[in-house]
Amino acid sequence: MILSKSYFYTLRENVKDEETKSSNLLARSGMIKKVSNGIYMYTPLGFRVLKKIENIVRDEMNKSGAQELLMPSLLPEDIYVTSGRRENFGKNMFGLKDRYERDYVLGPTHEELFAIAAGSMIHSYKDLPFNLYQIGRKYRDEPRPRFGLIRIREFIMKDAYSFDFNYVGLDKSYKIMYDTYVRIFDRIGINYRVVKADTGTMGGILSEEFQAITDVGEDILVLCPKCDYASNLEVSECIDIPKENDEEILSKELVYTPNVGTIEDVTNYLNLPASKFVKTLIYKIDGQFYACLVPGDRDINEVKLEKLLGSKEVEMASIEEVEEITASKVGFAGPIGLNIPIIIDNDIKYMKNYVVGANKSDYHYMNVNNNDFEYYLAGDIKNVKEGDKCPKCGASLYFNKGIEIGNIFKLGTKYSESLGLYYTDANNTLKPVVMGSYGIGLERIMVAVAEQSADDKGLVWPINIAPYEVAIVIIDPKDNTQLEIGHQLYNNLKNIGVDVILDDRDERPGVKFNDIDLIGIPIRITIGKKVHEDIVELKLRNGEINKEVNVKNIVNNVKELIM
RNA sequence: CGGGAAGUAGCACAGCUUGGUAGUGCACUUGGCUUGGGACCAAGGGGUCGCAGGUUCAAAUCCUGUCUUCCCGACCA
Repeated sequence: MILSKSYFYTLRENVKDEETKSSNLLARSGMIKKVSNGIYMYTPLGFRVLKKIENIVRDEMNKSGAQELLMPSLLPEDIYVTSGRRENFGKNMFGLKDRYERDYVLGPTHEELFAIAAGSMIHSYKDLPFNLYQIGRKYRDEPRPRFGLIRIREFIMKDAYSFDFNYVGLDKSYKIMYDTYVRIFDRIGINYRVVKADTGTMGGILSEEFQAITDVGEDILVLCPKCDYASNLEVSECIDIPKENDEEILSKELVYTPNVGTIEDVTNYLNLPASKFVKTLIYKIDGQFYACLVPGDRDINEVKLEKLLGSKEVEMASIEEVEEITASKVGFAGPIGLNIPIIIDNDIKYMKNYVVGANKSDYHYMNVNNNDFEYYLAGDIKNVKEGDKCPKCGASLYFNKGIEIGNIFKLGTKYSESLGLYYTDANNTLKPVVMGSYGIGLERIMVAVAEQSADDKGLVWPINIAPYEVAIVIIDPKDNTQLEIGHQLYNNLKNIGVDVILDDRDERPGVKFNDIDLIGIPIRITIGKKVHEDIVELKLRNGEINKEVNVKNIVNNVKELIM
């Protein structure tokens, strides 16, 4: 790309509608531009990054033996009605009608269609296994698109689906995809961890997420400093630890606690640590109310709660409902005298002499013990906290935010059964195909790398996904020698397959340096006055090299750096 | 969907309280000067002040409605 003749722009100031560092830098680099909330265009420079990511993904997928195909995004609604997911997705699906008033949707994910595709091929167990994938667009009408490119409504996804005739086969297919993902993300040069995750509305047996470690992101990762334990907070287990051995004080005691409804207020008022309190939260789970108890210094985990009860929908009760159930103001709920089922967190089994709400406005009970009320269920329903013990090795866990860049699922037979994808086994009986699904969000890779790899001057692309590998900056384009050598070098590098920019703009050197730094080109060659002595400068964006080189050697120097 | 903030030139903003000819910086055009880290001088061009109503002699400014964007939450593969 010769800059003086190309579509290329940068912005000197932060843009107002991009708050995250990464998306702001991408916007300022002229790589992306917001079209609407959660919808972006990719300008030539940004498109190149996306293409490079895509090529790596495609290359590794092909190497894994998967076959690429292309699915439509515009789909008849009944495909999702048949699989039972139209309702699951609900408003998250973009729906539209054709001219005959028939219902169509924009595909949010393609399990159904791949199952249909597989059906054309699969008759016998001899037809299995295989793996199909596409790199295409997905549409999701998110309640709240945010964080620049992290949660968007139209996005590019590599989605793959494996088809096996049994679970041993699924395990193998899954492992192949796992290894392929590791190769993809290693090649891209992204800092990531694999964490156990919730299977969510996708359903299935096992799900692992590939999470880029970043400062922004919607996921909280629970990590161990000593071993390889890594988990998404929503499913991270708390291990049962017996606590204090205080003597039980036999009688509970009603205390007057006027207008102190929050845990923080009560701890201050009674001058006791939050760990001596038990929070009582009223939940509406599949239409039935439950009181859920966790220690005062802990947060409840709704995903765990949902699993414990095997339920579909978990939501907090409204203020009015809470007040009706507890017959008191919000903030004074407690287990004693409540006539809905009570679920306690495992920790509470070991707690003694704690404080709970009294179901009476402005009153709490002190010195409450487990025999003061009856509970329906006990389980792990709270979030892990930083400093908790690692379930694997016992070290102190810590948290980090993450961006989910890939996700792999063992789906099992859920979709094959609902969509009628069966094969005939060796005993001539009909069996459902065993499926796995594997996704990678391409924009998320771009934004996660931008998030991880940037400094105060701008982006710092790893060379494998940089839009261009080399930028040649001509200090004074009015100096014919500089200009000529610059063009020569540009052509030489181009001819050996290097992606190269020639910055021949009639700008001050500082402008050119700052632009090249901002857009994060890994290798910079500067051609200035010293070119008259055959000297040019070679500099790496990451700061590792900054030296003068003879013009004759520069192509070889670049080759060594790239290959 | 609830809470908060913001929409004025390509970008970032001021002006609004107290109504009276649309401003600043960067970017852009022309000329000059300059070329190793976002120069300088001079002269210019560019605006339905998000949109729609209302109040008023007069609205960017006051009132009502509405749309859009960002942040927090709810929600979410």
